[in-house]
Amino acid sequence: MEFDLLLKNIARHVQLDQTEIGFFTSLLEKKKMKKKEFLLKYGEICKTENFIVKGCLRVYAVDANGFEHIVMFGIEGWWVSDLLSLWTNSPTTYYIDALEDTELLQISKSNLDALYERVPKFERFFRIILQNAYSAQQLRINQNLSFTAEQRYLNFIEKYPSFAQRIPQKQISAYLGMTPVFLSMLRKKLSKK
Amino acid sequence: MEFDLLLKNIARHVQLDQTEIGFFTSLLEKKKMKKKEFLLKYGEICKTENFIVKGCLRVYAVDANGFEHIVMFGIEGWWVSDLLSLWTNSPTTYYIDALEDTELLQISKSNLDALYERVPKFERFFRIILQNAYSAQQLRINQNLSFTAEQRYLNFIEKYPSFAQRIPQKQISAYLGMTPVFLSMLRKKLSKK
DNA sequence: GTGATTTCTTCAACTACTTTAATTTTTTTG
DNA sequence: CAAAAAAATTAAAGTAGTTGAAGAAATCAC
Repeated sequence: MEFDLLLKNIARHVQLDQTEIGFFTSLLEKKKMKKKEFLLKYGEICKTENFIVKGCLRVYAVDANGFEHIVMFGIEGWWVSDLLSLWTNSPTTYYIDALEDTELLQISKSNLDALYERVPKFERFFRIILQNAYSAQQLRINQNLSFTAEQRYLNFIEKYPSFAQRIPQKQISAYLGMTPVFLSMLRKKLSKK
Repeated sequence: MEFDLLLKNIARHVQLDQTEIGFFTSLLEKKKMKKKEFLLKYGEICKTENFIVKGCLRVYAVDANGFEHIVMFGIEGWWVSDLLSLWTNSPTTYYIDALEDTELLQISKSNLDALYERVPKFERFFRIILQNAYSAQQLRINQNLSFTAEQRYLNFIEKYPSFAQRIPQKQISAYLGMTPVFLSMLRKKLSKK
C-alpha cells in the first residue's frame, strides 16, 4: 500500500515493530501535487520533511539575473525539504516545485519532534539521511571544482541514469551549472564518439 | 586555559555542569602540528573530530591532473574532519594538512560515542555543528553555480575577512575554483576601482 | 643572513563556455 | 486534434577564465 516504499526505505536502516510503524504513519500527511505546482516559495517557512512516493521535485534558487540554479532533484524514495528553513524556522531562499505530478508523504516539524521523543530510533534514521546528504553535497562541491562541464554531465548520467531520462535537459543543465545550449552541444559531440 | 575557546564555543549551544565538563575534557587529546604536516592522507581512515585551538587547516582533494581543490579551511574555533570517513569507517578521499603551526583538541569516534551515551546534550551540540556545515555547503553549491569568479572572491573576503588575510592567495584560488593567475588579475582590477 | 624555493604578478595566446538569434521538435492545453 | 507554448538544436560571435612562460617579491631552510 501507500506506505510501502517509505517503510521499506526505513527498514534498510532501523527495525520497527508494528506499534512504532502505526505511530509513525499516523503522523504522516498525504499530499498530491500537479506538475509545476509549488511546495515552497522564496520567503516562506518550510514546515515539513517530504518523502516522495511518486513523481519528481526540484529545489532551486533564482539568482540576481533571474536564472534558476537547481540545488537538488528528488524522485521516488527521496526526502526533499529546505532543512535550514525547517530547522531554524527561518524564511527559505529557495523554491521547490514539481517537475511531474507528484505524491508526497509529509511529516511536520512538530510531529517529527514527537516522533523522536516516542521512537528515538528515528533520530538515528534521519541522522543517516542527513549524513548521506552531507556527503553527497561535499562530493558535488569537489566535482564542481575539478570537473569540466563534459565530465560533470557524464558523471551525472552515470550516477543518476533514471534522472537523466525523465528530467528535461534544461533542468539538468541548471543543476550542472551550464547553459542548455552548451549541454545540447555536448550531447551532440558525445553521440558522435 | 587551553579548553577555554572550546568550552565557550559549546556554551553558545548547550549548558554543561562541572562534572560534564570534566568528563568531556577527559576525552580530549591535544595535538600539535607543524606547518605542512598532515593530519589525514588519501586512503587513511579518519578517526577523530578535530577542534582547532590555534592555527589553520585545509581539507583538499587532488584531481586526475594533480590539481588541488580545497573543500574547506578551518581556523581557531572550527571543527575539521572528514565526517564521511569518520562516520562510515571508510578510507578518505581527501587530505588534511596544516597551513600554519596548529594546535588541536581531538576526540576519537569511540570517545564521542561514549560522550553521547553519558551526556546526551552533546548529540544536540554536534547536530547543530553538522546542520551549520550542511547549510554552509548548500550555500556554497548555489553560489558556485550562480556567481562569477569575481563575485565568488568578493563574497569570500566579505564573509571570511580573517581567512583572506592569513591564507595564501594560491590556496584561496583553489578554494574558489579559479587559477592563482586569474585571482591575481581580479585583485589588480578590483584595486583600481 | 644568504641562497633556494615557493608564491605572486604580468602579458599574450588560447579554449571552454556563453550569448543571441533563428529553426525544428516536442509537449501542453483547450 | 490543432494551435500555442516550451524545449531542444544549430551556428556564429563574444567573453570569462586558462595556460604557459618569464620576472619580481616573499618565504623558507640551513
